[in-house]
Formats: sequence, structure tokens, C-alpha cells
Amino acid sequence: MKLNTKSRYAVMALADLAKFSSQNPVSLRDISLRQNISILYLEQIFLKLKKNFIVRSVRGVNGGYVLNKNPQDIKIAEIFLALDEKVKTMACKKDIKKSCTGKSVKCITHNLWDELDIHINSFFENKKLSDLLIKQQNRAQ
Amino acid sequence: MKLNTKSRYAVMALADLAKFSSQNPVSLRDISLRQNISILYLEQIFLKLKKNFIVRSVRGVNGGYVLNKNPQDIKIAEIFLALDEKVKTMACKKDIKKSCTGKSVKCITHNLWDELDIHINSFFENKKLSDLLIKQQNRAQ
DNA sequence: TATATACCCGACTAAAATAGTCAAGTTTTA
DNA sequence: TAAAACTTGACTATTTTAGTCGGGTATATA
Repeated sequence: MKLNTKSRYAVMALADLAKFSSQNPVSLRDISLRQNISILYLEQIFLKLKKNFIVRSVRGVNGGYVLNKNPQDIKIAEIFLALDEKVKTMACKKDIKKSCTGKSVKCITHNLWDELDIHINSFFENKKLSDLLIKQQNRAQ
Repeated sequence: MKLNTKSRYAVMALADLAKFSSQNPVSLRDISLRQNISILYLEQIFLKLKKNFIVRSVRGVNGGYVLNKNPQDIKIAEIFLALDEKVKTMACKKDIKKSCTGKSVKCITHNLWDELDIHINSFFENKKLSDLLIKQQNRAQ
């Protein structure tokens, strides 16, 4: 069970943005250099972040991206959601078709995965982008 | 982010075992039929469960597998561990080699994944195989 | 004591998912 | 007007996952 790189990079890139975009937009080029992520890959990621209004773009020379909200208003959960990475431990709909009547062993494990989903999602619902930055400050001292 | 089938099948099979193995060993053939999992795949899974002393095997005619402990003493966490499926959201050791000094953006996200790991693992640490069975009884009524 | 039943184990493969690139744009502003 | 920067869809190599194959070994019972 592993998170994919897109989700990870998205969080990294947004943390970077939160740190550097207070005045001017930050170009993907800069993020790419600092975080060591390919620009082309960042483009894919930011496209989705933009569609979900987590960032907005500024075109033209000296353009780039800016956070669309305050870091304390950006839940980690919504970043994942933007990347179609809602934490779903299993897609059991296929199984339900056959034989899944609520009494089978299959179903009791389904129940477990549902609880897990809720557990994980609540973790991300309660985490904000700003939480990460605060941690960093404490640590840097 | 998805759990793999081995972990899921392992939990299903063990729940099946808990239900049917109180007197006699249960053959993989029976589990295979009831849970609709290939015997060959079950063999792989039970090999690991056995190595980790979660089940023991009874060879020969009418043989099969039996739980090695009471269901209330089997943590879901140890089932996952047996299958090398410790919940690890990312393998960041590669990244640490370059540039990860505790101050970079990379590191603050690492911190987030660590917290997530702890969060998920504690969920499985506190869940027992017996918890699933209790649920099933309630539901069947 | 033969044999059917059942476990044991390493190697293999097809299919799916993931990570990342390419090409060919459009928009904006200095 | 040209450079900087975003936009988009299609593509591909690599890795992971799921599941199979083949050829065993052990043992209980008829």
C-alpha cells in the first residue's frame, strides 16, 4: 500500500508554493529546480490543482502559480481529491454483484475496509497545508 | 492507494477459518470454494501465514489449516505484517540520500507520511480478527 | 503399504497501473 | 514580437500485482 508520486509531489509543490508565493507567482521551473520534479510532470499536476481551484495561474513572463486560499484553509484531503486520489482501500463493487448479501465473510471484510477508509480520510480532512509549514519552522530552529 | 488482494484474501480466509475450524482443520479447497479464491493463490498466502505462526497446518487426508491462536488474539496488523504488507505510504530513503536535511519541503511532507503510517497502523493494531466475527453475528440477526 | 489428499516452494507470466515524456500548441507581457 | 509560461492529449517504458505452473514432500487411512 503506497501513495503514488503524483499525490506526494502535489503536496510538496504546494508546500513550496506556500513558502514562496506570498508576493509573486512561482513558476513551475522554480518548483522543478527546488523540489527536483520534472516540469512536464508538474504541469500535469498543476492542471488538476487549478481545475479544483486550489491554485490559480498567472500567465505571461514572470507568471506562475499562486495559492488560491490561505494555507490554513487547504485541507490535505482536497489536494488528494483534486488528483483523483481519494483514499479507497478497495473497489468491492464487482464482488457485491455476486453473492455479497451482508452475511458472507466477504462482507465482513468489506466492512473493515470501509472503516479504514473513514479512518484515513478523517486524518487528511483534519490536516491543513499550514500544519506542515508550522512543523517546518519548529524544526528549523 | 489500494490494498492488494493478498492482504484482503488473507483476512477473508482467516475469517473463514475462524468460523469453520473450531473442531477440524479446514482445507484450502473448502476455503477456495466458499470464498472464491484460487487454491494456488491461497497456498501462497497460507505459506506466509504459517511462517508467522498465525495458522498451523495438519497434513494428510482430512488435513488443512487451523488458527494458531484465538481470534481475539490475532491483530489485523500481524496479518498484514505476515504478508509483507506493512502499511508504508512511501519509501523515502532514496530521497533522503540527496538533500533531505530536515529543513527542506521534502522533509516536511515525509513527516506527514510518517504520521499517516502511524495513524493507519494503529487502526490495524487495535482491530482483532474476532471484531469482524462479532460484527457478522450482529448483522445476521 | 499404497495412494489419495493436502501442504510446500520457487519460478514464471500476463495484465494493469504508474511515472514520466513528447509534441504541438495558446496566452500574455515586457 | 519573442520569450516566458501555461494547456492539453497522446504516448511509452517500467514496475507492480495477481495469479499460474510444475514439480515436489508429508501423512492418514483403507
